[in-house]
Amino acid sequence: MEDEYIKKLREVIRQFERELLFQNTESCCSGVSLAQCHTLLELENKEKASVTELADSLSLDKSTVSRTVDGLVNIGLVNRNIPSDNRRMAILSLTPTGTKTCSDINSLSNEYFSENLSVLSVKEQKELLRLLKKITDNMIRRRKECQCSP
Amino acid sequence: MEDEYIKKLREVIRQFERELLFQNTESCCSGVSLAQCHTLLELENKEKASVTELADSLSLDKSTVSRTVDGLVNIGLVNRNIPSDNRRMAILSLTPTGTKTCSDINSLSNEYFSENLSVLSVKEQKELLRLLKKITDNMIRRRKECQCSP
DNA sequence: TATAATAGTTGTATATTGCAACAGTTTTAA
DNA sequence: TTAAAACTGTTGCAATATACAACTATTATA
Repeated sequence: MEDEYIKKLREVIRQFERELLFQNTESCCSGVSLAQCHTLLELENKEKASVTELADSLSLDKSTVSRTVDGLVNIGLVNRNIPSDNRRMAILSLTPTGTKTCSDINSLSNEYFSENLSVLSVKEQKELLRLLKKITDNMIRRRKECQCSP
Repeated sequence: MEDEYIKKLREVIRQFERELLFQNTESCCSGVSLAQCHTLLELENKEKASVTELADSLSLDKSTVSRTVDGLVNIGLVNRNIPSDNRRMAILSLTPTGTKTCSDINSLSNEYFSENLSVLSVKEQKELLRLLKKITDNMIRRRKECQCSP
């Protein structure tokens, strides 16, 4: 593969990242910060999760997630439930308000992407998803493989 | 466009973002932080730029860039030059060490992408670049359009 | 039962960022 | 020609995000 191609791709990716950051920051103005937004959406996907699980799928330190969740519990978007059969863990889930906030965020985001993807044909859109998924999966797989050290 | 498709795409994009963040953080360990890394690469592209120009292309506040540049000047990677015909601006450029650091970062990043893109055929790689560029350009264009307010 | 492992929290430190106020410098307008 | 406006970069301040290490409490294991 030629270096010129990779250089271009990297540049586009950097721009893409910055644009996403913009979008994230703006559509997360439904009262939650970006970190909180990501946590909420992850929790929406999983329905229930522990702090450690969330930290894992968000690739963040559990202390970071612990504090983010703290904030979300305080503003009433997340429930923290201690199961009686394992009292050291916390089972997190969305409150009704949390679910509502998620759906607000999703609406805004869907609209944003829907508008921006309209420059692509449906076929191209599908292809973009397929290709992006293929290399992202590979990135995740390779990163996890390299973590041989405990 | 179906919401289901967009939802999947958004999820893949969030994962993609996180993986990129990992890669960035790791390959930027050539002594510079992520923000410094992005600034260096942008400066490498432009060869010369003012703080305001950099802030513009990085979509950051000029105060942020000012401080980042400060750090880069301190560790000897960037030159800050005040032209005599316009003494209020600063012309920034890479020092030889800065150029070297950029090429180190580029080598690491190129290697990373080269390895991860190898799951795609050359044709697919080109298609990915094309599609990503198309929608990123659209995202940038639309964002700038919306900034009607001064 | 004593020790290991696990789950989450807290202390501390650092980085990143934006907004607002500011200080020079240059351009424009009266 | 001078006063006002615009531009360029810096600094003060505050908020957010993050990791590592130390810690507490709980559960599992040897």
